[in-house]
Amino acid sequence: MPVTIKDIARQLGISYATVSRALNNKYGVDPQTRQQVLETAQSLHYRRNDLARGLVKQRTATIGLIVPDITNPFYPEVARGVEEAAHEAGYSVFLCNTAWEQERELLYVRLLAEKRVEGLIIAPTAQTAETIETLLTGQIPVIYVSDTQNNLHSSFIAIDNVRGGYLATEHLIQKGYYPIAYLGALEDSLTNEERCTGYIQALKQYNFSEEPLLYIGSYHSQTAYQIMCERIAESNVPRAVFAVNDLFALGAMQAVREHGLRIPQDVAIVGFDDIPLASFPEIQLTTVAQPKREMGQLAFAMLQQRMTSPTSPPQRTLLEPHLVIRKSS
Amino acid sequence: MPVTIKDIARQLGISYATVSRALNNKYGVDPQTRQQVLETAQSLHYRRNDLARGLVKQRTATIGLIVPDITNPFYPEVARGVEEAAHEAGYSVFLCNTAWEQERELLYVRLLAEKRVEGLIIAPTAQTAETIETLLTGQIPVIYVSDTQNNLHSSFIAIDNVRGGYLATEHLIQKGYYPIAYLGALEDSLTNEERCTGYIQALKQYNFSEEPLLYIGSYHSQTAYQIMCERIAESNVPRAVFAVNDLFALGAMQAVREHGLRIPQDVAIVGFDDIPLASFPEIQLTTVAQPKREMGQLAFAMLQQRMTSPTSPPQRTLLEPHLVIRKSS
DNA sequence: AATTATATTGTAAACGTTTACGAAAAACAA
DNA sequence: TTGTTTTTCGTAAACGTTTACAATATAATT
Repeated sequence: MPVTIKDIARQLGISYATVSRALNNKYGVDPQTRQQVLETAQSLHYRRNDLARGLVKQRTATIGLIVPDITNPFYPEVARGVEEAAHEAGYSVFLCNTAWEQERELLYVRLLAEKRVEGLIIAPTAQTAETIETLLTGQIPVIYVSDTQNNLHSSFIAIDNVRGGYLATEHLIQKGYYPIAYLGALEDSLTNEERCTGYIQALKQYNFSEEPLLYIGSYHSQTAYQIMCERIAESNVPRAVFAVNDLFALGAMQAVREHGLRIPQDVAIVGFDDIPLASFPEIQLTTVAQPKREMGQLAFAMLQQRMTSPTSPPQRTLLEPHLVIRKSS
Repeated sequence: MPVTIKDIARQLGISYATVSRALNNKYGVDPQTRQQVLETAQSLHYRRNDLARGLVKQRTATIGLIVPDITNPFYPEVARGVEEAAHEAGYSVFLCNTAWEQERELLYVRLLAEKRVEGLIIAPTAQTAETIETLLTGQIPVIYVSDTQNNLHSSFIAIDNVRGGYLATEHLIQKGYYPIAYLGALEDSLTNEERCTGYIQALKQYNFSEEPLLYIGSYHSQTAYQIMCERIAESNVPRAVFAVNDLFALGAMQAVREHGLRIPQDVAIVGFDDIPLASFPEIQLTTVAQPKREMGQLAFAMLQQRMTSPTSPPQRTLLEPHLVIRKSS
């Protein structure tokens, strides 16, 4: 029912090939007919059908971006980075949210592949690269962001999570806090694992022989809060906690403060990500910063590189983390 | 280059129509051939081309969602709502960020129309419905979310912003705070205008004859902070401020606290939206709550209704706002 | 005026599906 | 057996573009 290129052609009594040429202002069409085409296109409210166009051109100028949780301020930030760079380069982006469900992540990969996106940027929920790669069989280039995927043949851009975890923990150690707990999430998230590894490394490095204190829950917004509440209830509160991300840190903060304990006098807290709120006056969360927006931009740049020359070797960028010390520690 | 339905047909020595039927498990294909088709599809890593499919079926099972700022925690929340509902109904969603630029909003509308999305949900940056409607000429149903667009023939779901502004201001008045400033953004945002109207109405209602105190800046993340800093610098601080949204309120809070003033003893603050952080212990922001997730879900439900019966009259839902009183006032 | 070069247009195939319609084959009934 | 119904499959058109190639019209050259 919508108006097509043929309607314009019919109205003007010319062939639709000419209309197509005029619309894409190609070389070799009379300026006058072009003008006419443009005008009647306007008056008929013509809107090009990108499905048809994509089909013949074998291009969609579209990429997919898959994130685990758009509600975590970290991701919108990198999303904006990606989106800006993509837009700059004439691409539009499909943004998908997996809600930390692996199954959904794979579903979206399939879906986006079927929509013929030209590239994919994924902030994975878990170690799922293997599955994704076999799913795509190299048809569509992928960049993993904020996760190394431990995978030798995939491209990624991420921060050195192990080092970040190490820095955070070292800082707490040097401040003299003890014991230090690690507040994290499901083990199948590589990010979580790595940060935890950094934590353990630091403990080892500074000769703490005791077992590391691992508080592990699901990646739900309330988990950190609940876990800390439980610990407080059983008056089993660690002197400091290093949280896998700022949202967890804030959850812990909330629990601690609601129970009348003070930060950092009673409990010190450090997070990871440096979301905008971390610097807020009454929060002042010490945290490991990530250049979120830039990571997004870079991810797109890397993807573009792989889209234009798919045979080039995978690129792997590991950024150096940077500890921002504030009042919470 | 990617494998098509014909490759499967060729390999099995059958026609590609049969392959199509098998793949879409339609009635009337031998179970055995179907099995074979499925198997070779798998082994060849076949992936259906949704461009071609959409072209012939005249359906894409895709909608567009346009928001002004994915970085403002309000929007991810409604985005999740629509995404969930859409996913439930078998639709995928294109999420686009306009960065509060009207031009970009229109660009995305065009782009999405060209991609043949079946519906559009827009959280508009301004009073742009008129333009959008003429752009789309009724080809694609649109639901405006969180903004009434003042427009008699468009569908929307929003909160009663005037009433919300009124409630917030009334609350501050009844607490005895005076003077009360309104901290808002560009005037071409209807949301902003309406909340401001509510503010003024409340002042009138309670017989404040003075001019309303309007602090207006751009929709940038730092504006609220800067405006308040200036006021403080010139020691011209209002007793209370009602901010157009929680992000602005937080910016004001930050400025106030950084200058050693206390909330609410020196300056009372109320916001709008009730983003997750508003309830945080050391923030405790009084605010006008919006059912964000639900608004998203409802928006999709409304859209679906309009997609299935495009001739039905536009739907207009105005939700009742609800004041959440916390310690900031 | 005839010839050649150039600018403009039309024809038709292609992109990868779905699907109406008819043909063939298989199953059933007589 | 033959006829009839049912199941399975193939042919071809359609979706709305782009584009190589051929055809025509126009302009330039001699």
